[in-house]
Amino acid sequence: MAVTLAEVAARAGVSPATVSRVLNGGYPVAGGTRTRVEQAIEDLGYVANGPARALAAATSDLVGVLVHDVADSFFGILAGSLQSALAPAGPSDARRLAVVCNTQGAPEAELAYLALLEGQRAGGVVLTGGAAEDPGHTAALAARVTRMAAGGVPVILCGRPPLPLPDELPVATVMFDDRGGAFRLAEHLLALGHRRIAYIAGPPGLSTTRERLAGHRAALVRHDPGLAGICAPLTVHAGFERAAGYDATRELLRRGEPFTAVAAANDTVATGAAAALRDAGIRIPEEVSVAGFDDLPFCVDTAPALTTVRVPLREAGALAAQLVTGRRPLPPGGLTTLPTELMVRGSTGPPPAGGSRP
Amino acid sequence: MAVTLAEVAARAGVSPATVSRVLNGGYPVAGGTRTRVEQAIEDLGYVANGPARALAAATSDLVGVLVHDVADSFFGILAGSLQSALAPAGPSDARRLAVVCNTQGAPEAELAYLALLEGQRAGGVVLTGGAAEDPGHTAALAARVTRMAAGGVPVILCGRPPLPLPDELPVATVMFDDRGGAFRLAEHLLALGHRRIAYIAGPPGLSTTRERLAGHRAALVRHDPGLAGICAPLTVHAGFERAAGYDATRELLRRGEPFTAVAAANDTVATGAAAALRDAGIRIPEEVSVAGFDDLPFCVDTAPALTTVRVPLREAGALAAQLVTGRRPLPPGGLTTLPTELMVRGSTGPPPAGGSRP
DNA sequence: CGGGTGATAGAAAGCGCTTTCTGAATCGTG
DNA sequence: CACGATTCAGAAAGCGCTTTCTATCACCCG
Repeated sequence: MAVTLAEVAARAGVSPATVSRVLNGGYPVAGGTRTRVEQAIEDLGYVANGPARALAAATSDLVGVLVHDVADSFFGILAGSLQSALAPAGPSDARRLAVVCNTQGAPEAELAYLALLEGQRAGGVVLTGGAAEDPGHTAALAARVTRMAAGGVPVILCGRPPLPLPDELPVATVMFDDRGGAFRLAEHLLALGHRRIAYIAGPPGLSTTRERLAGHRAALVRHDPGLAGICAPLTVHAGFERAAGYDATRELLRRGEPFTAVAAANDTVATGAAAALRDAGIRIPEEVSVAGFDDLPFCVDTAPALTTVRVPLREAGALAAQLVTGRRPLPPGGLTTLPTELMVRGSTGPPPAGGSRP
Repeated sequence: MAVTLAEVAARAGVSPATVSRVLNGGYPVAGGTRTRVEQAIEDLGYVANGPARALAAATSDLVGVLVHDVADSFFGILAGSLQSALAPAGPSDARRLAVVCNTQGAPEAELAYLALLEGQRAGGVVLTGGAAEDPGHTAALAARVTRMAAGGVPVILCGRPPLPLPDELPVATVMFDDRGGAFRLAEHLLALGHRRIAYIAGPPGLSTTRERLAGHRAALVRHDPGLAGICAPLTVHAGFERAAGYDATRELLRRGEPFTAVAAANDTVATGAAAALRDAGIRIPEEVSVAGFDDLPFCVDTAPALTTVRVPLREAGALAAQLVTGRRPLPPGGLTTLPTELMVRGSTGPPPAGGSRP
């Protein structure tokens, strides 16, 4: 059917071993021989049989990418830049393939896909998205990651905290400074004069949720130790979807506790919050300021444009790709924290002079 | 290292062949034996070695998904629902893995990734996104697809026209009624009273561009045969990014040809157009109406909410997954056209009474 | 000028599965 | 009750690579 390595070898007048060696390098092959083999490969249009190679080498060209859901822009951008960075010189010289798996953040799904990827002898794995902070899951995940990494498979944790693992393993973590971003965002709101700041946090038990909330609270406390207490009843947990932000905001409104600003766990939730406020006849930012997190592309086009915290997703994806392919050495200590940046736009402004409306 | 099939066989007291048969079915295995094997698999936590299986069976569990760019919501949603639908009963029983490849719509990239996927013995391929309508590329693509399909690999074309291929091949096409959608959108604008309608088309030579433009024009012509001529100077081609829409609109404005509405090739371009209009001090929709295409999630949150045409991306992804896995038989004729739906929102309204502003 | 010493290339043994091809029971039936 | 038909399980031959291990040259130095 397809051209095999043996055919290439025959045409070049060498042994299969030699062809394998020019293909994989790491072994001396004389210039003339190499040229002849390359010519034969070219002539025959040889493309390696991935499974055969993976079986023999016990490692494949597959790179597993676990995301909550690629349909979500956050993960789409991350996965997209990662995939593109896997073939830095363009698709024509691509070799590693990205296997993307939607886990919805569910621990069992992560474990299941990791098992599958291990079965596929994936040459690397990138785990993205906030992690469930459940000891049982963390242990199970750590065990699985240890196994894979011990087998020489690089594992990159991206946007989630490091796992408790032995140091020598090829595991690296790329984090976002979520805490710092949330801190600066809250500072921004405080500087504008807001004191009753509602916060729509992500699902409880998720690392991202905790980090962002922690940064937010830290800023409140720093400004005024009593503020966190005042704002506590204005803090709710919700999912990461727009509808969750909408519902959470309605709930907040229903409670009757006044607030002049609402910060959300991410941009999507923030748009839901903004919609709920609008539907309640509340003007943004004149009556209530709204802020998101992530700086997804749509933020500049909402009405008004959303103040948010930029998370360097493209950079993270590209970095993860370099780390997982070994094109960039794993940093000592294994942890890289990427900076986040406050993006002030139209959805935040000073609180109304006459007091809060809701 | 990992548990092998032979170990499972030993534990169950059967031959490897038998284990393979209970794993793959299609061959009678007595109830008792099957139970014993399943128990052994469970006990040992056996996970099949993908490459070995793929090598022996000459087909892998990989499904190639070619997209222009997963970072783009259009493709992210398509790929996301496709990936999720690959494991209908949840990730724990997933078997097929989605390999997503960003091609940027480039013909060479599509060919390169297809070669790679063929080398990986992919068990199916889904080609999404508008296709370059270049005869050379179409022929090369058709050749490659024929080869793969002839080898029993289902190929699904999604959102692009069918390829000229023999009928018996396992190839199916899932199209969107782009033309109909564009037609109805233009009708909507015409019904509102617009006559000078600008159109920011996609890149020339792309099937999607042609279809949408054709539908748009057909509506103009149907309404008034002279209208297409009037609007011709108001039609420009641009890329699919927001910036392209912004620039194209500025260019349109600079030309001085008045218009009261602008329809864009997609939502992203439309937001760029809207931004350019806003920056020029033009009110939407009071002075100029704006419409997009695709109905990406952010459409409801722009200012004003974007009138657009809904493209059933999730449905298409799920359908493609079913077709490519053989869970749903390929339709006779191979072509399925999914309906599109006009979504009227705030960005379109009647043209200004006093004539057009630009 | 002979035996180390590198530098290259080939032979061959798998990697862990699938899948014929056989073989041995078990069954139904005249 | 004997014989072919049927059902189930095992033996073994690969699938197309990688990778030791081995073999062959050329050299080079004493």
